[in-house]
Amino acid sequence: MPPRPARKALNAYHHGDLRDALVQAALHEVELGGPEAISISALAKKLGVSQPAPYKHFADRESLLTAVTAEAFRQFSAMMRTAIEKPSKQSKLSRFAQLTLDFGLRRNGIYRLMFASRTMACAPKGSELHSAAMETFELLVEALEVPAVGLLRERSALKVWASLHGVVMLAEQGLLTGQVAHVSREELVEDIVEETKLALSVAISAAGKADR
Amino acid sequence: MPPRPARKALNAYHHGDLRDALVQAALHEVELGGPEAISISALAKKLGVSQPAPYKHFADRESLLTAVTAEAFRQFSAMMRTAIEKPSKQSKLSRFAQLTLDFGLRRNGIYRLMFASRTMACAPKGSELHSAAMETFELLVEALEVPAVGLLRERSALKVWASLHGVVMLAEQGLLTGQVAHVSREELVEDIVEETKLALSVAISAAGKADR
DNA sequence: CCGCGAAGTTATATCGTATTACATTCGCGA
DNA sequence: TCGCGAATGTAATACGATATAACTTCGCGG
Repeated sequence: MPPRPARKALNAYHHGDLRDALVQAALHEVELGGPEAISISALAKKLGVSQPAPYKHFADRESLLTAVTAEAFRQFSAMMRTAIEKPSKQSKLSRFAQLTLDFGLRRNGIYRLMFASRTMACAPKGSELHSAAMETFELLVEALEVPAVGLLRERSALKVWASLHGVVMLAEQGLLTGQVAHVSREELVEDIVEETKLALSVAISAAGKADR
Repeated sequence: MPPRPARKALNAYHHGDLRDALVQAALHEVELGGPEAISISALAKKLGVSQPAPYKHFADRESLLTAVTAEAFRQFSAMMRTAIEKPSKQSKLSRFAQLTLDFGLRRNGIYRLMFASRTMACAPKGSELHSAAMETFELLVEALEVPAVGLLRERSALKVWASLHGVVMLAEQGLLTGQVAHVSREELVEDIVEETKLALSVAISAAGKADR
């Protein structure tokens, strides 16, 4: 479902695809300075249109942020899917985890927009945004590579996600660099991954025993 | 070390303790609307002083946010210390965890200011703010109630902290309420606590064996 | 070919931050 | 106790960002 046909520039007067250009430019800004770095007027100037032009495409600043967040989730999901499906020596979960950490630190403005902004917090349950986030969660569940055991799988996925998210956030906040610098982020993440796998296998074997 | 003598109102012209009043009022605003809800001019109006008055006490908005964050850490630490030291049936770690979850959800604006804002991310390593955060971390380490085993203890503390933080953030973002609503936040947290205790005891006994 | 709607424009209102210059009051030392 | 400087407040103002209103340009379907 291509949301927009991506028209070309029509002429000097009409930009042609301002909406998409705004989202892309905003994404770039967010990457550097976080969600609060987005300024409608600055974007308009950068794209060579008048200051109120963006309001033809987005009702307000918040609305633009929502669109940018959705795009960010699409990019994130695409990256993760590629990483998961590519054969590798590492487990899917491990790749997912390390890639999340990497994304969270390198593109931390965008990460914050996705997982720590009011934009997301205010997204209603059925919204495009919420669904996009849930799709990402599904990728993680998939990366767990365990047969369908319902609640157990979901619970494990939630715990890994929470842990990962926590590590990323704390690292971004500079709270992992204190006296604990000798524990590297990557080690910590790998640790979480292994612990999760262990806990899962134990739980699964226990469930199997209960079946008999 | 009382940072300020908390003077009383002197007269109609001088407020008397505007700095502190600003911090308190700001804290209240943040609690409702998050860090971005703070407006210098709104606070000034609410406190009945002229709009530029706050700038006598804080160089800029960011500076006020920093002070507010520091105050938030003080309150948080005080609450945690009380909770930890009070005797109870539950373990210290469990109380710490559940209280963190509760704080993170009830006063989520403040929580975000403390653990997910650029204010914190930009705090230099030796700053008052960074130290305050580290003190909070020390409380968690204390709550673990394990003898000094150095790296292991720190690593465990980091993992619990990250997990807890992750759960709070994801819950705030509405990402724990989807198809996984049957797993309550409290259960999840208790699960994390138990898992941590288990992992710790295993690791400690292993370390003890290695000593022999 | 005409007119409607989408997408831009200029002009303007409003608000929040921040600075500058000025006024008032506190408190301290002569 | 007088008076002076520092602290703390005010008024006036510049600036930048959001947002709206009213007007213009252009593609497209009848």
